[in-house]
Amino acid sequence: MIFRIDPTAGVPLYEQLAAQVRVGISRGELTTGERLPAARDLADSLDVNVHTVLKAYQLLRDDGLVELRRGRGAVVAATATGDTAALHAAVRALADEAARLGTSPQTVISLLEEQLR
Amino acid sequence: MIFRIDPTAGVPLYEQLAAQVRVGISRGELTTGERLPAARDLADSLDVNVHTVLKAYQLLRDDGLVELRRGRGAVVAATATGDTAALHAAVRALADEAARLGTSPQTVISLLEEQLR
DNA sequence: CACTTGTTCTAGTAGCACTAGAACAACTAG
DNA sequence: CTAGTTGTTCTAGTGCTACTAGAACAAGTG
Repeated sequence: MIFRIDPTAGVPLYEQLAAQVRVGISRGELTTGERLPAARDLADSLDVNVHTVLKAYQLLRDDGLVELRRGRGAVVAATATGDTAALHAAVRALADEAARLGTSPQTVISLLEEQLR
Repeated sequence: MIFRIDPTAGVPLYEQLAAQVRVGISRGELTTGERLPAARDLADSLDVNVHTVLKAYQLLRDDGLVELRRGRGAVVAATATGDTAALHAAVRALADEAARLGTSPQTVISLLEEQLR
């Protein structure tokens, strides 16, 4: 899996990393048992501090998405169950509808957050 | 319109305010020409600094959602056009699907953000 | 004219994100 | 068993953002 971060995004780097793993798992690009890069390696290749990567991994552990063990690294714990196809279709449908109406991304996201609450 | 903020939410107060106005407009609870509370008043009732409220209003102005004029205050500029019913239905459909699969809110939001990019 | 309300400016405080380095503990592989 | 890997924990420092506070000002309202 390829990780990309944008230091100017305004979103914390560790949040960006965690988000990419969440999306990867949901899309099936990351499967149960698969190993994420060692924190030190990933930090090096992204030119970021180790602690930043570790914070992302710990967020994912708190969500139950990965397991962390010394010597073994970060391993994907939960793979998306059920048909994620419907979920992704719903995501696409919403994005399409928003584009059709010209609704700003921020508004759409706020509406979704409100609904998920 | 009733405004609520949560200082412990981790999200900036001015973002919370702006988000509520965006949602209100999209839902038709705020209509074109309607006036938002004066920044000083809203700041008082929320026990927040005036500058915080004004920052929210300025964000909304940058999005073209409200107009700001001295002496008159913040007025809703653009009302949602087209059938927002379909948009809100799509939002509900996505939230339902996520709940059915047990997908975390953060994952759903990340998926949507990715799709909106 | 008095009043309302956004605009702009200065200034200070608190917390978070990120970096840096080090020592340590658990696990893996040879 | 030994050496290497990798997460865990701790301390510490820097920079930026959010928020607060107070004041003077400008444009519009009634």
